Amino acid sequence: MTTINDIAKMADVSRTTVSRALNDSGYVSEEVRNKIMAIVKETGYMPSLSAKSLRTKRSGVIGVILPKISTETSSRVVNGVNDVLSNEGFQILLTDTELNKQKEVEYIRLLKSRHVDGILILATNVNQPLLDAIQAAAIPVVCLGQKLPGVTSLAYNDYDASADMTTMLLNKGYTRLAFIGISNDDPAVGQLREQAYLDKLKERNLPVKDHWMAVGDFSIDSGYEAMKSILHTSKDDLPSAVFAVTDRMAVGAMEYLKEQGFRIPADMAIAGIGASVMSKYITPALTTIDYYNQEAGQHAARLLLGKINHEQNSEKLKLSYRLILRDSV
Amino acid sequence: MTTINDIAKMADVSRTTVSRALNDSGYVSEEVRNKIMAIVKETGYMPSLSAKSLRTKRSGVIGVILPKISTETSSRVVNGVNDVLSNEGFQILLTDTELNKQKEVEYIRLLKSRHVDGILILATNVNQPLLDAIQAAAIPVVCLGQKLPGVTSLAYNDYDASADMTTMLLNKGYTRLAFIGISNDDPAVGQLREQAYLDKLKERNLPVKDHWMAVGDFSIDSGYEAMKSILHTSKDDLPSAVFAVTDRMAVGAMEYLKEQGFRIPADMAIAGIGASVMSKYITPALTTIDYYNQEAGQHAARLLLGKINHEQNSEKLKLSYRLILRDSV
DNA sequence: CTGAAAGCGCTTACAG
DNA sequence: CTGAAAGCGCTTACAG
Repeated sequence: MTTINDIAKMADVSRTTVSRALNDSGYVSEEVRNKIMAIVKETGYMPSLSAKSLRTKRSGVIGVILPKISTETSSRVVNGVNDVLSNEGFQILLTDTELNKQKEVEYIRLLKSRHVDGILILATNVNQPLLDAIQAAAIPVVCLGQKLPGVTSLAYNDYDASADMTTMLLNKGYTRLAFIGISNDDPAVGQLREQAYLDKLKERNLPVKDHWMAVGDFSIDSGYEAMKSILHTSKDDLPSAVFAVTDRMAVGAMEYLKEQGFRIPADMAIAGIGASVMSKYITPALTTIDYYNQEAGQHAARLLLGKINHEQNSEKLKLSYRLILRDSV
Repeated sequence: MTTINDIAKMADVSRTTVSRALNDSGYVSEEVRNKIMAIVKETGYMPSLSAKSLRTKRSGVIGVILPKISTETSSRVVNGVNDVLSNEGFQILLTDTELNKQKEVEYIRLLKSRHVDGILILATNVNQPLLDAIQAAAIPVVCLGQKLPGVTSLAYNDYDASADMTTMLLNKGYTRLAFIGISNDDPAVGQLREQAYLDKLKERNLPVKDHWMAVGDFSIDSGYEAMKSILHTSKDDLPSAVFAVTDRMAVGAMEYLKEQGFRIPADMAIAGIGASVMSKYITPALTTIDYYNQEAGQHAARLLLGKINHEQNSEKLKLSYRLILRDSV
C-alpha cells in the first residue's frame, strides 16, 4: 500500500509537507501543492484512517446503537442520521442490541474503544448500568426516543401523541376503548403512552377495565395474541375500539379481528402509532400517528455533531408528530 | 484514557506482557496473567482499536455498501450479515449509495482507507468503474444479489424465480399477462426477471404486447403509475393479470386497480416478488416470492469471512427461493 | 514556506 | 516466562 512516505519521496518533499497539502493546514506553496496533488491522484493514495485516528483522536465515525436493525422505525432513523452524517464526512458504525440490555452497555464500551467521535443510541429502556456506561465513556452521546437522565436526549412526544389519539377516539364515540401496550421497562412507549390513555379515560370518568388491556412486544404476532386475549377475557363486555401503541401490533390485532369476522370499524375500530408503510395499504387503512422518524434521525445527528464540536446545547428537545385519520376508525 | 502502558505500570510488568495476556499469545505465567486481568477489569481498560488496526492491518470491521438503507430487503440482509459478523467479533461500517453509481466507487475507496477487513456490496448494477475500484482495493469483496465478473458473487436465482411465477400465472389461465419491470441497468432485477417472462410467453407462442409492459423504479408510486399507464395504453385490449418484479410496485399497481374499481383477482390478478411483510397483510394478500434475504445475508457474510481467512471458495453460488401463493391470483 | 523529530497505542520478532 | 526496541502511518509543535 502506498503511504504518505511514498508520496513524499515521489514528490521529493517531506511527509510533513504532504500532510499539510492533504489537510490544507499550514502553508504550502502553490507549486508544491500541485505537484503533490497530482501524485496523489495518480497513485490513488488514501491516507490510513487508523493512523490518522490514532494520532488525532478523531475517527470520523459515529457509533449507532439500534434496538433492532430490521425495523421500519430503525431504518428510517438511520436513513435520516446518514443523511446529515455522510454530508459531513462521517461514517456510521452500526450496532444491534436485539433488545438486549446488556448488549447496550457492551456496545458503548466497544464503540468507545473504536475511537468513535460520538454515539447515537435509540434506547428502549432506562437503567443504571446503561447510564453508568455512558458516563464512563466520556464521549458525546445523544439518545433518541427516550429521555435519559444526564444525557442529551431527543424524545418523541409520546404522552401528547397518545393523549390526542385517545381523545380523538373518545370524541368519535368509542368510549369502550381497549388498549394494547408494551412493557413498562420502556418509559416512552410503555409508560407514557399508557399513562396518557389512562388519564384521558379518567378525565371523562370512563371505566378502565383490566380485561380491555393487554401487553405485546412490538411484533405483529403479539398484537394478534393480545387482541385474542382481550376478546376472550372480555366475553360479552366487548370494547368498541382498540388502540395499539405500535402499528405492527395494530396490524396483528386487525388480522385477528378479521379472522373472527369483525367488520372494521363498524364492529371494532383500530388505531396504531408509527405511520408504517403498511398502515397505508392495509384494508381498511389504519389510523395512526406519524412520528417523522427520518427527520428525528437528522435532528439527532445534528445534535450529536453539535456536541462533538463543543457547541452548547444540552436541552431536552421535543419532536413533533401528526395524527393520520384513515378508514380503520 | 488508560492505555496499555498504564496497565503495564500498575501491574509492574512490561507492556509486551500485557499485550500477551490480553491476546492470549505467547507465554504468560498464571500469576502475572491474573494480576493483569484483575487490573484490566478494575480499570475498565479497552485497547485502542485504531492502534491495533494500524499495527496489525486488521480492523475487525466489515464495510457494507447498500443501494438504499431504508428498504425492507436491505434491512433483512443487514440483519443476516450482522447475525454472523457480530458473533465473530466483527463490526459493520454502513454505507448508503442512494442508488448512485458514483458513490459505490467512492465508498469502496473510502472503506479501503478505513482498513476494513472486507466489503460486502449489494450491487444494483454492473459497470466497469465499479469493477476497477474493487480490483484496485485488493481486499476481500463479496457481492450479493448480482453477478460481478471476477468478484465472489452470491446471486439470487432471478431467472428461475421469474420463470416459475410466469409459468404459474400462465397455468392458472392468465395468458394475457402484463409486466412491470425496472431498468435494464440492473442485470438481475431488470434483465433476468424480464427475460424469463419473455421466454415463457414465447415458449407458448403467446403475444408479448408493448402496451402490457411498463417500467418502474422499485417504489410503490412507480408501480401505481406503471399500472395506470398500462391500463391507458391497453384500452380495450386489457391484460388479465400483472406481474410486477417487486412487491412494492405490485402494491402500487394494486392500489391503482382498486381505485379504478377492479376486483382482484377476478378482474385482474397481481403478483410480486420479495415477500415483504406488507404483501401478507394487504387485501387481497399478495402472491409473491420469498428470497430469504436474511439467510442470504448470513450466507454472504460467511463467504466474506471465508475469503478473509483465505479459505478457497470463489465459486458463484446460487440462493434459493420459494413461491408464496395467496389471494391476489 | 519547509523539514526533522517526537509521539499516538499497540504488536512482534528477537534476545535473554 | 519476560522485556527492550522497532515500527505501523499519520500529525503537530518547533525550529529554521
